[in-house]
Amino acid sequence: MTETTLDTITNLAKKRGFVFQSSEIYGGLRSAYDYGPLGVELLRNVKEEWWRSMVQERSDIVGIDSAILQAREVWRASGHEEVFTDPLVECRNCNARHRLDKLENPDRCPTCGETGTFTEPREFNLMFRTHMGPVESDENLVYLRPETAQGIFINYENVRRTNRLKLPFGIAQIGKSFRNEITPGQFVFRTREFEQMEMEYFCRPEESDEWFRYWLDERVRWYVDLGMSPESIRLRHHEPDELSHYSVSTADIDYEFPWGWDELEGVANRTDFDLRQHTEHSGEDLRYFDQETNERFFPYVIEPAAGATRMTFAFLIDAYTEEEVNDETRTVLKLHHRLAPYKAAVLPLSKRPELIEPAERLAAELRIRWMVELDITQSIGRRYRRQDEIGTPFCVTIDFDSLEDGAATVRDRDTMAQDRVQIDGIAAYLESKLG
RNA sequence: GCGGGUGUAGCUCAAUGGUAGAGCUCCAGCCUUCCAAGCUGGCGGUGAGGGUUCGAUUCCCUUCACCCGCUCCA
Repeated sequence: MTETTLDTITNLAKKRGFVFQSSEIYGGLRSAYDYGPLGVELLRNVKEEWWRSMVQERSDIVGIDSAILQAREVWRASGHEEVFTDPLVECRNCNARHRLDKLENPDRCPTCGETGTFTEPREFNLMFRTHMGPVESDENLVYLRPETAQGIFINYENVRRTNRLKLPFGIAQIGKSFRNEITPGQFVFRTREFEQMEMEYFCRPEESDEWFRYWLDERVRWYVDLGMSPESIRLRHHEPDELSHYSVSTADIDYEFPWGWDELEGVANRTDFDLRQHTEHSGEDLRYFDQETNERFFPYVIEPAAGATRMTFAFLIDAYTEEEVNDETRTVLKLHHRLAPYKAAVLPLSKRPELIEPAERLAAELRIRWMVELDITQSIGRRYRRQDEIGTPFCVTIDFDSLEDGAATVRDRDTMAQDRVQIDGIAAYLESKLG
């Protein structure tokens, strides 16, 4: 197992076109990143796999896509407007930062013990604000959503009714969220604009503990199924004093990043907090009616909430390997086939037209089904290494023999083993390997 | 936001108060070429703005970004 540093990954990401600094030609914008041609494929594949396992393959979960801008009342009801605004003071002596409302003595720094060293309290509002309509006034203040979950809760009744859903059932969503994090950093790990994949699973209150455990297991299994090394994943149950305002139990799925263990995904039992709050604030009765027992009650909610961008980063780190081959270091992204940006590369052995022409034809055929790259520059060995570095599982090489026997060489990224396959049958061959 | 550190080509690193160099990468060409071969040529840079100076990449100021801490979270 190679020691993978943050620098190694960020360099590869930049060099190969996975991730770029936002607004780079203007000196960069802090905490914002753009996904390049390879990064967007990886990110899309991660989201695709999440959606497949959460929505497509399940009869009890449906998806939605709600607006980023929502009524301000939503955030009053959810508690975010209150909880996401903290008065903070800083100690001039030791540079520690504290929440004023959590200090026992508002004049004494608990970190260094000095008194009278605090700056004036400043409001830290974690929600992005903007205005709906061209005139800026307090009446039309809106927030960019700090989580996608509320878009699900406010549509709970719409979705349940129109899809005739019975408990237990879930609603899933993938989308951008925005938080004015005090300290963004660690590359794309913590950014102020980020993409979430959240699923709210509604169930009977008495079954919520069971579903909580179910979803924890299910989510850990998902990472492992997609090739993430199990020894780099751990579960961490929150202590009662670190629980969010809406949760009775929360566990983090942590990944061992280059800087240490850090959160990949949180699974929380949000209880009936949100449905109750929205019932109270909107006047809409969001209780569930059970026809068999004639009961009306608020379902509990189990929420697996993952960061798509963060998780993509973890898959990238986990896939990164270096191997010694012929006194050279071979860099390979051993991404799961389903996550790899390109599934195959077609490589004519030389630039001669008689090889390029059939290579182009084959690439065109394969592109109907997969992301496929055609690379005609430089030596074959160099091109293999280039594809290894971006995680392409298969390289198909057309050589001079191909003109005689109608076959090509298919080379495996992980084993470097080669198979001679009829060009007509390459699509079927890849189909069987890639699934 | 505060404290500390860092910014020279895509990458790694030189140099200088007086025309910014090299290796690798990349691109083009040659070589019938299966695991980063070779030869020839080419593109390309002092993060940004201002000041001092005859002249600034170098000295000064401001700013932007990145890294480490404080803190928050997917």
